[in-house]
Amino acid sequence: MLPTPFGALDEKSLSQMRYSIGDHVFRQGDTTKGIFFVASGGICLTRVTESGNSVTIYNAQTGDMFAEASIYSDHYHCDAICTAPSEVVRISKQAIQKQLREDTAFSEGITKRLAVQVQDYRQLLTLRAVKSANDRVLLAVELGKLTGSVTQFANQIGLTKEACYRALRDLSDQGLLTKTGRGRYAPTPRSEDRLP
Amino acid sequence: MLPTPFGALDEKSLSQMRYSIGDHVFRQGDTTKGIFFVASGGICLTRVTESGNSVTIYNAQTGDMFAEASIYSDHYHCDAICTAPSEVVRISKQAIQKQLREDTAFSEGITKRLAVQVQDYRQLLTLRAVKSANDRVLLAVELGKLTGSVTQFANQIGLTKEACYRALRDLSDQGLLTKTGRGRYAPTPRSEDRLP
DNA sequence: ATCCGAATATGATTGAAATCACATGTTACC
DNA sequence: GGTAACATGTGATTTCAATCATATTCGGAT
Repeated sequence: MLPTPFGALDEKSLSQMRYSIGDHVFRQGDTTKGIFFVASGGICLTRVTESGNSVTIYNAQTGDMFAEASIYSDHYHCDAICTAPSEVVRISKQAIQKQLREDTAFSEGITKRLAVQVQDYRQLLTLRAVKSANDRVLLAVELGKLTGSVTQFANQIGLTKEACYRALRDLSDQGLLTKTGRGRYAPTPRSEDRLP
Repeated sequence: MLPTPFGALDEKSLSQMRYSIGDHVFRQGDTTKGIFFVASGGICLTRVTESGNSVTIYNAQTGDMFAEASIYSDHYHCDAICTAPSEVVRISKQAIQKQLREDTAFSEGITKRLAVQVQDYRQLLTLRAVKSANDRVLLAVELGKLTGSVTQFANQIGLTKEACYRALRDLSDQGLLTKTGRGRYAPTPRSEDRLP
């Protein structure tokens, strides 16, 4: 099921797609055809800067939506690349624009979603501002950013994978993180104040 | 005059305020009272992370709005600090919520603004992902981020002022930037292909 | 007019992350 | 089963921005 407020849309405005690892859902510069929902799998949004650097903008996992801002853009400004075998629902741009005009609740839902996205980006910026690799990795893990591979995680938080592995090891040694498996780390539960 | 779609609002929902350098318009954690428009001056939005680092989120100049996403938040999640003697218009949160329910065009305008803000944050993230100080500074200047002081600029793009000054000098030496005055730099106009 | 604080500017040193290099482990596919 | 591709993990070296230090200039306040 699609997240609010997209449940209000007609079935005809949706198209189910399948992607394999490495497939492009869309490319930077493509004309916008709609916004997307990840039914299962993972889609990574990356942008190539003028200098040729590649930046991960967003790592959409199962249940996430992406390219929401494209309703008001003529073309996508990043690449959407499949990182795991994925089922993706495309929601037609025309249908959204029609619904926006006709359905107040739908419109409000969209606005709220965008507001949340703004806050998410702010969080990411806050994270990126942490200079120390160890502090950054710790904060990122605590924020639940380490879902997929460490390589992806490293890219998302703006570190090399090597620096990331080292930070994960250091933090585990310090007891701030607990290694729960190969490439799996979780915050060590803090001893909470409890009533006696 | 307020930017679209805020012209539709009643005069009663606006309050004009004056701030001096260093004044707080609001603080991180304050309950949200509305969103703001900079009639003149400059307001800097900074956020303090758990580790005590301070991040510049946004540098609102004359004609800019800020705290737009606060419509859907109970409290502000950053500090708004005045960086130049400023006249600021506060737009009541209640009035906005009322208008959102009653006026479709207003609602659409708000949504569009948020979509643009999402893109702005993406741009900032892209900028922050550039590792080389020189490349980052060049890109930032080309994006028109160097409006106020170099110190502010440095903070906004995530570099120390020293690194920033050095990059500005290097880029000027390389001819990629032109020094137009003390603390003033502009991109050197590229030789465009012209019809013969 | 001058005193103070902040911004501009640059040089020297240092420290931490990037880079390079490489070993092992895992998965998927022919 | 073999192997290709990629993720995990760590060590050695280099690089480049942060930091420390310091001089100068500018603007505002007294």
